[in-house]
Amino acid sequence: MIKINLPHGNSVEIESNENKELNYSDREALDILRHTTAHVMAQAVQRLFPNAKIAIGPTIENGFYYDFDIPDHSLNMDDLPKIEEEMQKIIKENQKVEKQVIKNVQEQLTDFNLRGEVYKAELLMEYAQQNPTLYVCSVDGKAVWNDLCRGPHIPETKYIKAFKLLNTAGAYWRGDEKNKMLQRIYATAFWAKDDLKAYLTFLEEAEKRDHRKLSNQLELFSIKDEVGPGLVLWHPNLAFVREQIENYWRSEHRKRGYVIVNTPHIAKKQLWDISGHTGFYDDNMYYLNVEEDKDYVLKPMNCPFHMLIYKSRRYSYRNLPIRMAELGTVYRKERSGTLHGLSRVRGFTQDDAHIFCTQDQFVSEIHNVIDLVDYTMKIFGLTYEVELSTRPEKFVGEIENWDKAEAGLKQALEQKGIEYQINEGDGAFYGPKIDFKLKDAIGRTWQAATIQLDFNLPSRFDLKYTEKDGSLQTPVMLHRVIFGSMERFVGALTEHYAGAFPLWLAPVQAVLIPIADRHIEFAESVYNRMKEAGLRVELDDRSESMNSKIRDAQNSKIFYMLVIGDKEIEANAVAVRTRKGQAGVQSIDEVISNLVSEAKNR
RNA sequence: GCCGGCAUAGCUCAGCAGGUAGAGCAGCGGUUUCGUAAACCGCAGGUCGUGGGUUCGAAUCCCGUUGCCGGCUCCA
Repeated sequence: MIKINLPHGNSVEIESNENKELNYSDREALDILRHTTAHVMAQAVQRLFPNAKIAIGPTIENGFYYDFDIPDHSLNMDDLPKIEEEMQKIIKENQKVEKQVIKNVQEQLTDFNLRGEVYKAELLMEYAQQNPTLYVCSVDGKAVWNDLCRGPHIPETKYIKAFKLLNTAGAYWRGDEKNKMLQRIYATAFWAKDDLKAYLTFLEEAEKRDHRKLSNQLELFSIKDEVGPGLVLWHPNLAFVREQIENYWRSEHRKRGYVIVNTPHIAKKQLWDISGHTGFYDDNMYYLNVEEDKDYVLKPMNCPFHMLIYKSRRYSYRNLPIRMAELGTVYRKERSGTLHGLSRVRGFTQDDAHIFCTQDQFVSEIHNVIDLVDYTMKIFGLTYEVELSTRPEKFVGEIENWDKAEAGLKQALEQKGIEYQINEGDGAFYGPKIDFKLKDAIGRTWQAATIQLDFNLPSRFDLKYTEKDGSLQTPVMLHRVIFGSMERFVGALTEHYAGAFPLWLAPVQAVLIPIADRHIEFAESVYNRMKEAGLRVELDDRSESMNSKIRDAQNSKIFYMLVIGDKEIEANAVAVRTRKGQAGVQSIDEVISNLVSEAKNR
């Protein structure tokens, strides 16, 4: 029995093998409610669309979904209120939800098939040996609906008090694009109405932080039809933010023993034959027909170039590791439906590096990279999730090397005390990898940093170094990025800061606001002094009211507003206002020295 | 690429039982000189994404196409 303590001192008991008590705000308690709500939703959909077949309906982080195959109808937003209404009816009927062990699988299969529930039948066949259970909804003791399900479920539908259908989407059966596309409804449910309301408010607020929305307001970037999808125009403000980040990146890499290189944007197809990209990456590459039988390719990766730089001289074990970095702009023909603001584009700059080292060095090199990732994310106040992907079925290289590499990656993560999730078999064919994922405003995750071992390219390019004993050995190679791409990272940062960049990144650090025209002259002198001090300051000398200037500055999320009127001139000072409100009067000298020292802090 | 939705001025949006476009903000020209989130008046801005079709007549209806949005798949 699971006991869930509900709002207002009530409680509900859930049939289960486990014995425990949960609070209504616990994830596990929410999952039970949401799962039952998913069943109610599925039943409602089948009432409204009798030809609908049900597939799967799991709970997810902030809600649940259910997939349907509806041959004679396409679900759209207008259907959602109707389905919600039907769900309310079901809740009013206060259906009992009861577990029923499937004693005769064959009989149940026949029943599913008879009703055309082919997806449930397929699932039942797989679970046949695992004591599958059915959850039956009934009214007045009469069964009205059932679903193959592991449970647990709430005992009666009356407990469903706060739910909302959010959107519709297409989704492949079993997540495989070779399968039929089903229709999915995303929804959420909470035990308490206030919790639902709070969640919906959160979603609204999160939408305002969307970097694509903020871009209009703050003039950050644009993507124009005339240029092409997924190709970013960086406007001055965001270009400035990027410049600051790149400056950090360069100095940090130099500190950490990297060399920085530059390589071309295009190369002969032949280069990509050597790297092997033409074989498996063809669909993503842009080909340029420069001359007949001499095709050039717009680079989708920087690695081959770095291989060749490595190869241009001989190295001994004493020279390794070589850490070769580049802010390299690559172009990949991403599928049209996957593009997304700055987060998923077709032309982007990777903060790429390739580390060439010996077998004995790669664990400590991985360690170093993890360190750099963690150090960097902390500067920006970003939190991340880590995933380790291991050897896939199709792979190159020796199994011992894979095992050693995977163990090395794990060891490095564990030594740093970083929590991670293992994605078994999800590594690249050329090596295992660690991915660092950032969340956007509404909780979608985007891969940023990644560390990948490569057992393929060094031998394809025939890279060598001389060992102590004079023998020629192939170095181990690591691909790694810290930001991932400048586009995606800056997009994530914009959402993280909600557009209000910290002082060291802010394109404009302060705006001077003279109240009336007679204050402009003094404001100009302050402006000049601040400029000389290296501050990024603007003078708003428009013929507008002070309130209007403040409003504009607030909306532009400018860090400091410095108001100048009669009193300030008298005192040789400015009235400081931050984004949060008024912050007292400071003398000119004070303001300048404060801002200068504050701007140094990252 | 796939499923669904959307596309009207620089931005946000109204107009859509078919009768050749409208507001606010931004911009420009004036007036105003102001104490912590919008001073006032005026002017100018759109062949309604694009190509076809239906119709006497299309922003509005139909089809194609491009782009965007939400997902799926794939990925930095």
